[in-house]
Amino acid sequence: MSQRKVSIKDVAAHAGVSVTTVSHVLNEVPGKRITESTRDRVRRSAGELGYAPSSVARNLRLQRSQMLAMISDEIATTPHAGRMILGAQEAASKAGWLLMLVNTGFDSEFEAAEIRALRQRQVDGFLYATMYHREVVLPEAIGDVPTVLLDARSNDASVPSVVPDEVRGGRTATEELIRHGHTRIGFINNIDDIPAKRGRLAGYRAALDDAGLAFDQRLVVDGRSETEGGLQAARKLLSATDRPTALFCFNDRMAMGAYHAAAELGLRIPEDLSVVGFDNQELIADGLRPVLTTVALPHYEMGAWAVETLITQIEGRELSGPRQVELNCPLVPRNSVA
Amino acid sequence: MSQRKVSIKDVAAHAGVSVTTVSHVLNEVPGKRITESTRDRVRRSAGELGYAPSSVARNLRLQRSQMLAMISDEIATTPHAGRMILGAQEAASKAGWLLMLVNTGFDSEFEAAEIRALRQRQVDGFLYATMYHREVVLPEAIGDVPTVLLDARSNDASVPSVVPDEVRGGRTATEELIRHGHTRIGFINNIDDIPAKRGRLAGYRAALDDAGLAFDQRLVVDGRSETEGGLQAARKLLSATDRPTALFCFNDRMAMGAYHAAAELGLRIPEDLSVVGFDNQELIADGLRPVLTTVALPHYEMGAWAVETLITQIEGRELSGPRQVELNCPLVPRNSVA
DNA sequence: ACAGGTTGGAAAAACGATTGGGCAACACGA
DNA sequence: TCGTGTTGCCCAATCGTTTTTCCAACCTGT
Repeated sequence: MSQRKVSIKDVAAHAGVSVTTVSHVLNEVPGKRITESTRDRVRRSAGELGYAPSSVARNLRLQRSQMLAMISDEIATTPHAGRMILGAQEAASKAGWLLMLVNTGFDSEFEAAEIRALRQRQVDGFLYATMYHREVVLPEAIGDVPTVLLDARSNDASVPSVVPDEVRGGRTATEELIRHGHTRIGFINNIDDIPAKRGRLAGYRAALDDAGLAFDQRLVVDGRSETEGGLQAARKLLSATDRPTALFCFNDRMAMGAYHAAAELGLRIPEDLSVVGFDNQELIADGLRPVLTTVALPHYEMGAWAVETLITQIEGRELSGPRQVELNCPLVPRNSVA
Repeated sequence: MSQRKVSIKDVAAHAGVSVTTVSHVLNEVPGKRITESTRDRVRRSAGELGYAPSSVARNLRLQRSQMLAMISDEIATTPHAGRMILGAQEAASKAGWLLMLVNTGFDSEFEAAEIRALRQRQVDGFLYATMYHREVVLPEAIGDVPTVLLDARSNDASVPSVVPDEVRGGRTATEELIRHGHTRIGFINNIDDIPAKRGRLAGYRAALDDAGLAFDQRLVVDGRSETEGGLQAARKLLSATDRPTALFCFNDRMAMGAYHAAAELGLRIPEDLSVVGFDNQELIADGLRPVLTTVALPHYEMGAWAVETLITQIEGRELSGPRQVELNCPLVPRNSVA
């Protein structure tokens, strides 16, 4: 390729005008009186020389970088995270922005150092993301740089945030089971006290209420949010007399545990037992037999929303919608419910 | 925080010296004669004012950015990808570099546009990554920007690349089964003609050879690299007379299918059938019962190697090792082999 | 012919760093 | 006292843009 990059000066020389004019023409600065013939000459020169303006120079002049950084605890290693990153990525790229990624690994000293490094590079805004929906406090180092929370919420209501609508998600899952005629529906919940746990339980209860079904405390069992936790909880629920005919599981991993329990007890899914998961981890949901009906987390949409919101905020435009949004978790029907 | 960022000028004024001196002191430029007392004054001023040099300005001056970009087809959505990104990330950050991420979604026009955008931003080097090990040709748009291939290999041997050692991985998996006394070992391979397919088969054969076991074509069955493909292939292998007592599966998803087949046929794992997977997808391997013995892809290490290699290349230092490396895939023993 | 308005474009100052060259001030030997 | 080094620091150019200000030339009406 070319030895030295072609700069605006080269274009100006080639077109026989000043750099000022080149800049005005190429940026289509409104209110500038430049004849069409000159404009044409400039554009042709730029094209012939393969001119591409240096963002570095522009950023220096404009004191901004058109760069966003996503700071996350450990996010890049989970499959959900991928969707979130992708959503953010594509939204950024669509708007002509670039997105950086930084993992902090829960090390707040390292986190602060990385944030400082990013601020040196004039990053215009931060996406502060967590691996799963939780409450956070923004690190000091962010200072006054615009920030949006992703899959997290802060007690400071002024910073925009986007999280899944856990309550509605729990309701959606439960309603799917009720719709199929189930009246004794077990709920295998997470043992950790996080928003997802509380929200999904609330949704579960709300759906039961709406259907006129009584809430039965014995039908909800907590477990560690892994296959093993689901397995144990399901064992307990399914070996009781008057066992539930359907299970709503906190996540797909736990649902996988429920499958194992059902197999142990000789229960067929979905004939003898219906199961609904949560998360839509395709690796699991499509791998189980029968394939697992579940509820999807809107990670892609959350990533996109966060970036769009962040950009409007940076550009000083007013945020139109609410600052703290909850996105819907849609049902993904497969074959584990009957 | 501060209203306007503090620049080198502010430090110079505060310390009563020129910006030149500040730059020299702070960058510890060798061969500059500046008294210790002046140095001290400068450093104290910088500290008091909370000065952080603007990378944008420095980059403009030095015509480089200390930024790397990872271009990948669809990588961010798979869990493997996460490890690869993390490895690259941490290596970059350790060396004081920043890493950008770009997904192209197999759209080569979009890819070219993104690459141009990144070059405008003076990105110093590219990591060209693929979701799974395959052969690629480098896009034109990259031009003469230093590049390293990640989980991919090009026919152009001059561009450094790092991929998993598929042959040795296949051998490792097979040897684990041989070590447990198995002599009839089925191999469920991928149906797509990719390096992983050929490599793992070669490893499988080599291990058999070394153990003095004859290769039996009927013991290897190809399938689509998903649960369903594994299920069907396993059905075929396991329902044959003189069925294999152990299965080496192309990946963990297919191994999951093999579990389903075993369950259908009433075969217990590992008592009646041993299974080894590939990929170490923890979602699956830890979710199955019994937990799945598998072979891990060295994604983290690959990411780190690629970044380190890219940086040494950019800095013009000579690459010490070979330019095209294959990293080992270690065995991750769990409970599916007996 | 001349004031006053419009048109089309250029000069130059930023933005915040790095760096080659230069220049006083002092020391020292002859 | 002069010449020659050495020390310690600063000037100014430079990277590639954007943007404010300014100006010459042309037009128009009287």
